[in-house]
Amino acid sequence: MNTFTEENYLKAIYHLSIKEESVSTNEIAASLSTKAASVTDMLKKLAEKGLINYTKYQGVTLTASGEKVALNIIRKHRLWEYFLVEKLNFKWDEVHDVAEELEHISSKELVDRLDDFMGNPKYDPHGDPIPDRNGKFKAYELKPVSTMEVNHTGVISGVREHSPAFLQYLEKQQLVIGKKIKIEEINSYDHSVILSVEDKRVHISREVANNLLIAL
Amino acid sequence: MNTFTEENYLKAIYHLSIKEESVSTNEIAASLSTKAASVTDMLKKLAEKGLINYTKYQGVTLTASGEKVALNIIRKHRLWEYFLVEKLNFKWDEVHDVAEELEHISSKELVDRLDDFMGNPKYDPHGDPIPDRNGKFKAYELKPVSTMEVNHTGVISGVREHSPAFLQYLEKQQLVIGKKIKIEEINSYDHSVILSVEDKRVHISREVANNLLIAL
DNA sequence: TAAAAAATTTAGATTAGTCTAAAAATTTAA
DNA sequence: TTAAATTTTTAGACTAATCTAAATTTTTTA
Ligand SMILES: [Mn+2]
Ligand SMILES: [Mn+2]
Ligand SMILES: [Mn+2]
Ligand SMILES: [Mn+2]
Repeated sequence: MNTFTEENYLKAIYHLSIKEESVSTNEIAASLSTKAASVTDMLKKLAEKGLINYTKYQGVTLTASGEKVALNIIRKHRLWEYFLVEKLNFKWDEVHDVAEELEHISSKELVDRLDDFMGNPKYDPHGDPIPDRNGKFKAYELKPVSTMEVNHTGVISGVREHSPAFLQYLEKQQLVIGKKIKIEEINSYDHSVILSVEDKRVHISREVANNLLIAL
Repeated sequence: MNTFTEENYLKAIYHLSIKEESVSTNEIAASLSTKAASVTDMLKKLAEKGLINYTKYQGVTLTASGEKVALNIIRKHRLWEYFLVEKLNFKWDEVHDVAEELEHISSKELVDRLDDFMGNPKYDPHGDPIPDRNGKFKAYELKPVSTMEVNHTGVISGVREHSPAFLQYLEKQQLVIGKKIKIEEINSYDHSVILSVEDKRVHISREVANNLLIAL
């Protein structure tokens, strides 16, 4: 149907489309660690196949059909991540690269049965929503810890960054999905935050507070 | 490490090596549904990488390193088949094609954890042995039903053919792995066999009797 | 044991995906 | 509002895997 590479392009365009209407060649190249010239070639091919809307020099958007393909890859990626964490005891920082491979396994039957086997989970280990077999999903409404005020509480429900380094750091501080936190102090000089998780006080930088998300 | 295609060649050579010492270009081409000219090219590459022993016009054998790669692919193939049948309720005739894709997922960690998750099974859904993480395995000692005599009994433990059509046929007759059978009659004209499984009499052709295997 | 047949390899193309370097278009900013 | 900077596309090449057709080697067989 679509090649491994085409699927990766569609997924990248989908993710980049969340921030802006139209996605540029250079952004795609950066996101896939490839060169702009290669991207241009692929954009022509994807447009040819009716998966993207592409006008020279104007950037691209996904067509309905392209979005459907992208969402299916994302569904598979997140379901496999859930499987790896919940059934095979992987840590949340170890699953992304394996899921990058597994997401390209084509069998629809496999994904749907896997989904059922796990009880049709709605969110992956990082708090990202898992599209159902029709591509429908509901994202949590989230805000970064950095926007909270002193004495407010919230439940950790997502992350804005998925690097193993960041996830490992969070885990070490017990700042994982589902934990309830309370803002104890905000340092007005560097915007770092002291919060409490399970009666322990943790001091996090502004950057961390920006990338750690709380359910509204 | 090795490409998807290289892995498929090594696996094909491994399977063909069971019947003969040295494997020919044409046999590989037939087994992979490709052309002899393509095979020759790939053999040069695999020899270059030290994965096969290849002398022009003389056929090939796997090196120790090539065999190790092949066994790892086979390990993954069979473990995934076991997973699909035991955990996701696939039928034994539905798993092969999906496993052909899954066997190329590279993560060693994934396979080993999957192995543990399922309790380190020794045989796949078709009775084929699953190599352990060191590539060691023990095949059942098997003989075809066609070599059995009247009134002898045995336990179905493997198949010589893996086509969905054959497997579906067997399933319909209740002739599945683990079932005990007894030879009731052998038709000396066409070598067809009447046997009993769980008090039911089943009439199978010589061809089926040849491809259905009993533990010694 | 020399033709004929079969198997295998080589030669030359093709396709997907990638790259660098150069050209063209767009955006920015003086 | 034109020149400079940036972005994007084109041109031309390369690699992996494949193919067909032709050449070569091995095997068969008469
Ligand atoms: Mn991921
Ligand atoms: Mn995730
Ligand atoms: Mn199989
Ligand atoms: Mn099998």
